[in-house]
Amino acid sequence: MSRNQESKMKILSTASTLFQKQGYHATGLNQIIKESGCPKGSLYYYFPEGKEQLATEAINRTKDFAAQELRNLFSQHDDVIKALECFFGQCLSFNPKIAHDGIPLALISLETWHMSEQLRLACKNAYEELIMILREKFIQSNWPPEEATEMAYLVFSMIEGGSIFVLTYKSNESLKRICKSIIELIKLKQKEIRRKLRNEL
Amino acid sequence: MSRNQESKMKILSTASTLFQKQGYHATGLNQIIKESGCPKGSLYYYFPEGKEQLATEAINRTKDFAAQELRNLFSQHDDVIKALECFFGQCLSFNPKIAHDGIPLALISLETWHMSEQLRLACKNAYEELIMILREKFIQSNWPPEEATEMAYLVFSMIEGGSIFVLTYKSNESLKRICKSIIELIKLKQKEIRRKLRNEL
DNA sequence: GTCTATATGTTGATAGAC
DNA sequence: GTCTATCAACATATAGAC
Repeated sequence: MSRNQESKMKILSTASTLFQKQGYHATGLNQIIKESGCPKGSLYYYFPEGKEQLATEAINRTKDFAAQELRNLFSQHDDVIKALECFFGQCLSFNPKIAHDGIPLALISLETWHMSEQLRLACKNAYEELIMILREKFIQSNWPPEEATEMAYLVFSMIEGGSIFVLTYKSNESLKRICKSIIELIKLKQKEIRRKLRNEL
Repeated sequence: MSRNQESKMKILSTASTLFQKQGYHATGLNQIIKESGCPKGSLYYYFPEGKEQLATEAINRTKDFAAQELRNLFSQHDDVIKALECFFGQCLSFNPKIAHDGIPLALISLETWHMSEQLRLACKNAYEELIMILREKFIQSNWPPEEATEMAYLVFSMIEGGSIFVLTYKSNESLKRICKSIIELIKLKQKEIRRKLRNEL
């Protein structure tokens, strides 16, 4: 790989981190190039459409990274409940002071949905992919497609909402409670589903 | 009420709306005074500490407004499930294009938690008050305090997360699904709680 | 491809006349 | 209390030498 592509990757990874933590508007291009150590000229060379293009590619990068991690994590457990417990453990192991990987997209999505169709669609696309991964896991555990879809959306909305509390409270406590409740509720729901399945047989 | 206080209120209400929709960094003081119709001199007369003070008071205003509405809504139903169904109906009746009252705080909280302790605490305080209102409603419906706390956090995190989807997707569909699932899960949990209570008697 | 210098606009904030 | 003029600092973006 040429030296140029290395510069592009450096800019992109720095931008991803900063956009996730500080948001779109609070992150200046000057800060990005300064922290990446790359020359400013390179930024507009690799991202000629400027900030919006850079943010779009940063979102896609974040999505790819998260999707890969999620798939990898889920491949280690057959049962969806075990997989989610593992996933939640991962979420909770992050220190709120340094990591905010729980909400890689919430902030930039809330900031930009009304002003940039390009960024909104990038976020939407990212959410859809991540949710589908979880949905597939429910289906693998014999959940009916309809219930799998519903629960996947539910779990993701709780993670997003719970992550907001983590940062606002600067504490993991509420997310811990939330994850515990989710697992409990999923188990309740799974019992109901299996009972229904037995009755249908 | 003097004319001055009227100017202050006008600035504050305009600021609240803009901060909620566009966020903290995307909303300039110039835009606020322009849309409020008030003179710029008034802004620094009433909010001498500038943007941060204005945002803090805007958050508190939003919190008071939301808390009052929630209390009013909940007072109309004795049962917490009926109350929540009514609340969700209210949430879903908002058009995503014009209203974003579902997430009055998520955006500004995610934007500012790491850079302003004053704003973070204002958001935290707001969340706590709203969650306690819901918790009280669960307790009124004979939920044990521990379970009431857990479920209140859970419901709010789902609403926050679900609202992110509403805006990102520009559609109510996912929030509808989420609300439906929440109600269903609460009913399941309530059955379990009542069974436990009967066993203890 | 890299880097500097700069153009152009907007931000939050202030000073001072009225 | 109101309003104007203005500040310095920041933003995104560009032009052109090397």
